[in-house]
Amino acid sequence: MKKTSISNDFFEQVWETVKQIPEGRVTSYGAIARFLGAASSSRVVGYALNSLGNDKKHGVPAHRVVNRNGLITGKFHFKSVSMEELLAREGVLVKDNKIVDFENIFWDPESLVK
DNA sequence: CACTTGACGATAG
DNA sequence: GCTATCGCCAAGT
Repeated sequence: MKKTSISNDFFEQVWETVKQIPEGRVTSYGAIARFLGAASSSRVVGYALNSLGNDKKHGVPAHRVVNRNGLITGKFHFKSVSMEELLAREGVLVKDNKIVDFENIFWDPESLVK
């Protein structure tokens, strides 16, 4: 049975959205939050990813989600893999914990409906 | 139940 | 352009 936790549903939506991020693309917490209708809850989006268990076994490429500045803030939360490595493997160049050409490879969840 | 912390964002100075 | 502060929401202590 599902509890009356409203956040549980919100978290799930965040994971689903992140899973839809195409390879070689990145997005921001605020973009996802706004897409889900929680524009002011960008922090909760990052919180949702953290609730996953800081691992990707759930299938959510959290390394593709960065802050609005294109800066990788959550790399510290990764276990043994560097986000730069994962991103570089996808074709995304990272310099000094920051996404290169972030605006160029930025992906908006709005593209799903568009 | 109150205070603090946190994978953010926007605005002000 | 960079730094400082507030706002927002949820979870942990």
